[in-house]
Amino acid sequence: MGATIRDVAREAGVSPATVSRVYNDSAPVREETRKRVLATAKRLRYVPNGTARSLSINKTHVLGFVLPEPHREFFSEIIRGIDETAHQAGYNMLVSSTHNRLENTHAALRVLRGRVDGLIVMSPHHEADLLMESLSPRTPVAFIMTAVGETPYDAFQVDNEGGGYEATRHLLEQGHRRIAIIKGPDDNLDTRERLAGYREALREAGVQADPSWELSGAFTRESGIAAAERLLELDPRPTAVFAMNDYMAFGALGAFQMAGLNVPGDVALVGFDDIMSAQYVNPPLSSIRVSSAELGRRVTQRLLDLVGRGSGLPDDPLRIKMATQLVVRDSSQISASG
Amino acid sequence: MGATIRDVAREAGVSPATVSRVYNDSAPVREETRKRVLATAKRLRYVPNGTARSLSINKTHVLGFVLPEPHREFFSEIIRGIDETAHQAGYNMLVSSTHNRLENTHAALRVLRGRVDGLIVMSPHHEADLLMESLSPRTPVAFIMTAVGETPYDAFQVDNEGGGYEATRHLLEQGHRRIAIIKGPDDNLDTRERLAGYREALREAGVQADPSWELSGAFTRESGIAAAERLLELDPRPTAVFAMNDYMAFGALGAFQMAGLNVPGDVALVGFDDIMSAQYVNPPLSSIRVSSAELGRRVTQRLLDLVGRGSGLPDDPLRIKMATQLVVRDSSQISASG
DNA sequence: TTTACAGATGAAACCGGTTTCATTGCCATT
DNA sequence: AATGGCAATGAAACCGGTTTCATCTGTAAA
Repeated sequence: MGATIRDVAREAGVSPATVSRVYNDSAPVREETRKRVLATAKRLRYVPNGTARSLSINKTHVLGFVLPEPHREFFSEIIRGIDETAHQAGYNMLVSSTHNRLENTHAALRVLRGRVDGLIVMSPHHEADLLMESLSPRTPVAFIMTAVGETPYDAFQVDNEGGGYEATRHLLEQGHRRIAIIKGPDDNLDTRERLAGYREALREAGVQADPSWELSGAFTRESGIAAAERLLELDPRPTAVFAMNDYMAFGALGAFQMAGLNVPGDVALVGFDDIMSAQYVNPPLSSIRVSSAELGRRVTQRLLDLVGRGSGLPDDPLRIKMATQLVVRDSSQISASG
Repeated sequence: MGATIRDVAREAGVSPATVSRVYNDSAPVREETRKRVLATAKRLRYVPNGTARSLSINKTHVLGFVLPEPHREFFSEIIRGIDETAHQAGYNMLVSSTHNRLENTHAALRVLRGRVDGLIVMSPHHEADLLMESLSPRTPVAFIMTAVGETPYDAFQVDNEGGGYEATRHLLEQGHRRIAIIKGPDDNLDTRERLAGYREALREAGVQADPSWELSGAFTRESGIAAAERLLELDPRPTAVFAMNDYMAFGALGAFQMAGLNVPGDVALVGFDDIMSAQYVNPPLSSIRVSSAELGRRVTQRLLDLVGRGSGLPDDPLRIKMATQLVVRDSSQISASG
């Protein structure tokens, strides 16, 4: 075993209380005593046990973060914002991934209970009220990109509908009328919202939406390829495609070029997320930028506020929508076609 | 306050011990009693306090991960491997970032002490023995990409020297003799090792290394641009460039093209890390692939072994070097030049 | 000189679980 | 009927910190 506070106290000829005071500056300690305690601690290689301390002061200085997968570029940008903000406030981050499985999410929440001062949950496939039973009423929670409905939790979302609208509107403005869309999984909140934006833009422009142009994907490059291949068989073929994320757009781009089509000459393409690679592909991909790091910062800031306030649920739950921004590059501009 | 085990015990008319047994299946409990306890717990919205449990059983089921930044693509691939493996074993991941600051690393290690069952530390700028004083001798530790010297800890590295050698060798084989290199920060372990590989390949080929062709960068796109601009002023100009990571290679690529040079016709280019974007840039970037996720998996597996064994330090510290793989794309093949 | 109060410290309770050990009751065996 | 053994449960100690409260000492104020 490592040395405990009692070992140090005994060896230094003081009480555990005094050792604690030395480590926390929580009360005056005679300079000579302090030195003796620290010397003894060093000799015994004593380091306070964080778990015991947490239990005692009922505070962990840890924020929990439950998300589908930690490594996707988009998520990892959010992590960056969270980490930055949490770190500044002296908090650490306990990350748990769920792979979009409801039971994993429940398990993760239960594991985190009592280990974290606050919780950030990203659950794009499952609604917040399904998770309530695994949430402690005492631990503040903020949701990201999750359907919170009327639940009394803070919610931070990307303005997916606005983004979908912007992307489609941009294609319409380029003169396109036959605009296909490559969707994510149908039960995904982002999918539903971006789709709504797409349809709204079409409706507003007086273009009839055609269900056969709404293809399902899985947010992966492969599913983008598959969707593009199905699009190639349509007659008439769409002249523009809006992919609900950049990975699928990359897949579609490759498939179109493989089939001898010119992008944007034969088919214009817009993605979503504006991940780093978007600017490097050929042609550079137009996309919808989301301030993910900023989202992470804001949600963390809010959570830290709640934690500091000591109240579990906010009096007045937030409903934040982060605006998106259209980034036009060559993949959607006929003028820049080659 | 949330309900505690004693609240549940009192309400259900049993002892805390019995409630504990119900939750842990650690001893037989009469079916009727079990039901009563669970019903009471549900009514009181009782959930066991993880911190208290950890303190009691002296196990947290958490692995700590200390790394420079959580969001870089390369790191996030490692996180993926760690997360995957840890998750399968029922462990969670406590992440702390240091931004390569020694004092942050010390702080992170101290915060994690007693909160984690095992520790993975990535500290490319600072050697392991500088960190020993903040490491508990009881908590197993594995280092990634850190100079461990003779310290008794497990070490997992990328075979940077081999990768640098491979990249340079490839350029030599394409007939290049004037091969420049864009380095990372000079105090970085990866930098030093990759540089050694580069020099070794040159030496072996009988090419005199020229210090003015070894440019310092910072692993960022911007530093790649700056380095390329300096290279453009050299006379004679190098015909090939090895950038120590892909971000810098992207920067250099842009700078070369901006200056009207053809890649690979006028100057061949090889990067390092093979991040996703490498295949999408124009021309696609040759790079050195590192099995980062695999690295994450292996280090985690080893750590879990140590944790399971209950011993702090390994009897026989590992020194693992993960092999790299050259991925040749158009940026370095004259035959494919356009 | 007595009083008052601040500084320094220790004893013990507490945080919320787990676990050992003892006790009780019941059934099977001899 | 006496004995042995197992199932079910509770009391209390324990994990390693923090904190309240009490005590003691020394010095400044009355």
